[in-house]
Amino acid sequence: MVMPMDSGEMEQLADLLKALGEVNRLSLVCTLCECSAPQNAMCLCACCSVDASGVSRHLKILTERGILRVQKKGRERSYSLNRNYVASQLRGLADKIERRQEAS
Amino acid sequence: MVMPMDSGEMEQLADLLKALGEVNRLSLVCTLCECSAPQNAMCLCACCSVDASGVSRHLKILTERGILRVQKKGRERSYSLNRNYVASQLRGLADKIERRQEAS
DNA sequence: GAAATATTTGCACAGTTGCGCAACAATCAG
DNA sequence: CTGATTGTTGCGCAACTGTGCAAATATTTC
Repeated sequence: MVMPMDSGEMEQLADLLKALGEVNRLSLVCTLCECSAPQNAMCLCACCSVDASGVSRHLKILTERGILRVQKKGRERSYSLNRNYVASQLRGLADKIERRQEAS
Repeated sequence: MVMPMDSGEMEQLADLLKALGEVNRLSLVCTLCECSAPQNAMCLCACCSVDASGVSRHLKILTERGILRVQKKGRERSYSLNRNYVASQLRGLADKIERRQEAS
């Protein structure tokens, strides 16, 4: 059965979706999708039409929401996608949405 | 194989996620999840902390994004969730995200 | 230490968003 | 027609968002 959502969960899920709902951030995520190795910010700049400071801010938001993981390596930071978490959140919502209310 | 996304698709998906990424709109969607019959706007007002005009605007956005369907019946409008579309979009992204880049 | 590289932060600005209120439009019930 | 019900729209407003630029920080290299 699909669990009902309390307002805290709802807000958290909304925050996740909002973080993904911006083109440049979504581009960053999709770029990281296709990378098996973590990427640094400079390298990620290429995929979206924003300067380095903008990318830095987007990456920060994605990290705060648990979408990305960072690993500090010298003067670089390597970002990688938190695949399981993001995918499970999206699937959870998809399940909830698709499952029609069956007569109890 | 998961298809790469062109920038048009990316923007469209971002719009969908952005529409879902607002607490009151997500509440509306989740409320409609649990309804087997379409609901009118007045009835949907109950689930989120916004007045009727706000709900109307949120419903409009959700409808424009293809998340909801409307059916006009007399002076009421019945909203229902476009379950297949929304679920498939979310699953599509989840699949793309979860599938690690395998050595080709 | 000085210069180079990678990233973050403060600032200002334009644009967008969500909101309530009040007015409006459309439909129904008497 | 009158009045109630349902929903939308215009307006103004405060808050938030994404952005570039320039300056700051951190780390490496020479």
